[in-house]
Amino acid sequence: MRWVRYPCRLYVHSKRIIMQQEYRPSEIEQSVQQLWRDQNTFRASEDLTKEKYYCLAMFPYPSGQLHMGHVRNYTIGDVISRYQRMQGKNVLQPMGWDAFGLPAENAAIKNKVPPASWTYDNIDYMRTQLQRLGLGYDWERELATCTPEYYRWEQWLFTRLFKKGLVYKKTAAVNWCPVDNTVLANEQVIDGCCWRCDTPVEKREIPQWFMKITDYAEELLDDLDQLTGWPEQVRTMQANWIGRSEGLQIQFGIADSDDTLAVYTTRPDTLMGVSYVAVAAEHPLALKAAESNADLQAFITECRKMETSEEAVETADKKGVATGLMAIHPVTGEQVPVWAANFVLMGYGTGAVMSVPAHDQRDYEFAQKYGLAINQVIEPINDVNCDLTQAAFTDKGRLINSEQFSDLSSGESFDAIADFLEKQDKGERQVNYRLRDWGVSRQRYWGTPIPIINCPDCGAVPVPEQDLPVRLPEDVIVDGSGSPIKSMPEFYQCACPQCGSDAERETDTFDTFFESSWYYARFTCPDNDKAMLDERADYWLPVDQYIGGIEHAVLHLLYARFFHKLMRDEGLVSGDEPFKNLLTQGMVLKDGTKMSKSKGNTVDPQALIDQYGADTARLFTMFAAPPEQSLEWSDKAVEGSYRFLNRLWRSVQEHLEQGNVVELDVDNLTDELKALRRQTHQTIAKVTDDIGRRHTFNTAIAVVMELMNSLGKLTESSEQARAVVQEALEKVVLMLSPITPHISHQLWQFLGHEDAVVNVAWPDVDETALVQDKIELMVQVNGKLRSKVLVAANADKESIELMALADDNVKRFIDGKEIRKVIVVPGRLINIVAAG
RNA sequence: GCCGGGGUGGCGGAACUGGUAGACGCGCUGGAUUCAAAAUCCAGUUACUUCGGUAGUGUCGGUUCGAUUCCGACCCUCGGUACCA
Repeated sequence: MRWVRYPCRLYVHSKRIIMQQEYRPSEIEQSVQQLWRDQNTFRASEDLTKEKYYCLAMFPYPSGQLHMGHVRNYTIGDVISRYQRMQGKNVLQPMGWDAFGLPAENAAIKNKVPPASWTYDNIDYMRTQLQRLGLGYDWERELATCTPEYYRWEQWLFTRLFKKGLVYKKTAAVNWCPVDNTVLANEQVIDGCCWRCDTPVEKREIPQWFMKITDYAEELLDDLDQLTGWPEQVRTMQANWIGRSEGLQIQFGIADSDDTLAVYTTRPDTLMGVSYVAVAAEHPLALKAAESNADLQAFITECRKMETSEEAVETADKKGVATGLMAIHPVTGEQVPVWAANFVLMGYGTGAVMSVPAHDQRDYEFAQKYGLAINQVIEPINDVNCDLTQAAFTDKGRLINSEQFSDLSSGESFDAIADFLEKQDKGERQVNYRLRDWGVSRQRYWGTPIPIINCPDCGAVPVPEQDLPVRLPEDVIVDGSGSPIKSMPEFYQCACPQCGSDAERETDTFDTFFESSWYYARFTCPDNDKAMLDERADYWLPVDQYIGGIEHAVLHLLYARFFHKLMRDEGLVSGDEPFKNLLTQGMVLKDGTKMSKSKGNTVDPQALIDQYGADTARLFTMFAAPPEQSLEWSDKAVEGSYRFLNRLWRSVQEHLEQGNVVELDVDNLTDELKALRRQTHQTIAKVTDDIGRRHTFNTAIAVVMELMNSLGKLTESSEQARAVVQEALEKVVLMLSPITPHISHQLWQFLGHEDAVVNVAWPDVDETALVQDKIELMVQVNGKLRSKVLVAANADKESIELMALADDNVKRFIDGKEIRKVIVVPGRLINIVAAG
């Protein structure tokens, strides 16, 4: 059905036609979406005359179908984009696909479909779902990260970084399933066993590529201060993740040996309390000692069964075995035992820690368990409780039992001990980061091939620029026994670019965080086949508003920030940070828990859209909760949103049925009309703030609903009443248009406008409509609400006090009491403090 | 374990800067309309109450004239924890 436009003066004549229109979302939505397509409404191009606004929601993994989390994420982005567009900005809102990843390989094994075709099919279906939601994307910029047109540029960047020395190879542990002969992701390890065959997983050390993100640790930390548009909690999490600390690296000698053992500590004040040193099971000293120590060898073997995740390591029972080696204390020269322990990791720091049971809770528990000495060297300064028979004392304090350092405070002792050790060449001050270099190698098929050629003579050689991209073969069979390209000579056999001799390509692929770390930049120029980025990146970047799940607070957002700095240092982008403002949305829950297939509590957005239309789906997800909180799904509340749109539709119809609307005469309104008009403009003010600044779409919708409720209660039916109603309805339609763009488009035309609502400016507040002569104040006695008084808006404090004290109900509560104080909060309340 | 959130009626949530706790919606109850139902519309809806009030925002304690809001301790729950994305 085609919708006809109804110019204002034709209301009376078109009355019958309008009366017959019922709200039919699917018809309206399809025709409006067609109009947007026909007019290229959301195509974005660089326009120096307008302020740009780049709004980006985290692109989805093409899992097969949209879930409610996507609906929420993309609706938030679309509402902000449409709002900014109405504010006159030149808006870019792109969409693409984070298309490499593990699920495609799992699906391939299960369904015997190559990951590529599975992925492309999913993309095709999910694209239609996004379009059906009415999201205003510039589809000409669509990209999928699994295409060589995309990944060739990250391969190119990687080779540049290789030449700069920002990537390197070292061995690192992976989860290994000895039965499936394959590397497992952490999520594929359930209770220490392979998720497919239930075999206990082993740790295996293999050579892998790393990016030197630690070279940027300091900048990544410092620049968090620039990110004032980010939630504080995300900045805090990133700062804690980077984990800068100042401490001492200390060298312990090993008795009867030339070996030394380096440890890092942030608490050198506790140095004199060291009662043992713990090393990782894989530490060279432990391995050497194990050659003549069966117990130790057994322990090392046992540690190999441990999972690699930090969570598993930290929550596992703390275990250890004495290596038989003795470490020499760098100050006293005394010998302390060296233990191998399962909570010390080889891949983190020096692989060894000094242990001070008296002043570290983990060391304390370990010492209790194995009967190791607990030597107190710090005593509390204040009245802090310190009972070493119960727990470690971990506060700072004053040093005791510490020879020449005794009586110093923890703070003073830092420098004293550091100076002492530095002079003796047994230690040095060091700034440490918790952040570790980014391991980017994956032993998987469905990812970007790492553009390196391993030559027996030249070593690792980057693929020359003219040979890029290294294409991933797509016509393969994935059977779960490892990556197919690892057994594909036509892929890996090649000639060394340097010496021409026979060589082999890397068959590992990149971590998929690699692709998602720079897509925001590629959206500015996705069609460039000559360069990674061009001058359009300068126009659009940084992203003005980035929107995505809180689960990405650390990893994805940190890697993307890192990539931005890498690209900046390559001269590809300007500016230090990629995302100016960040909105982290909460999850969509059902019955208080995350929706998942295994729990059988998923809601299919498609069914929702089919039944109620995209506008209802959008309205519900925006109304049910503020974006940062988790959203509890409710079928009933969806119906409520649908009912509201029906009420709105009918209100407009009923208004139009009453015929022509005269011009509004704002100076000659009755009190009732003035009040309604004031509410209209108060609503505009609040909705503007709620959408534009606070992003609390739920309260914006609530206040619009209140206005509609007031409209329904209007008793007057004069010509001016109709004019006030017309104004209110027009503003309501405009204010809702970012949220429910289809119905708003239609109603805007019903209300007599030629322009598509998507091109109309956001409404302004008429300040004169807000003026109020009387206001209501709350009256409290001793902080409890006792009455309300109506006072002139400009009344002075004294007259307000008098009025409050004269109030009958107030008198009842202050009768016979002494009035100590009267607090007047202008425009809000009066609190009378009475006693006796 | 560690880091970061959250906890308010029967339910989702509101209260933005320490100032009316429960806006708005759902549900429920009653009424109108209907032959009847659905839909729709109207009214009520934190609990207790001697109808004056009293209590109440996870628990316990503190600051304040006044605390959902600030501080301390604790409980529960969710996200992340470097190979899910």
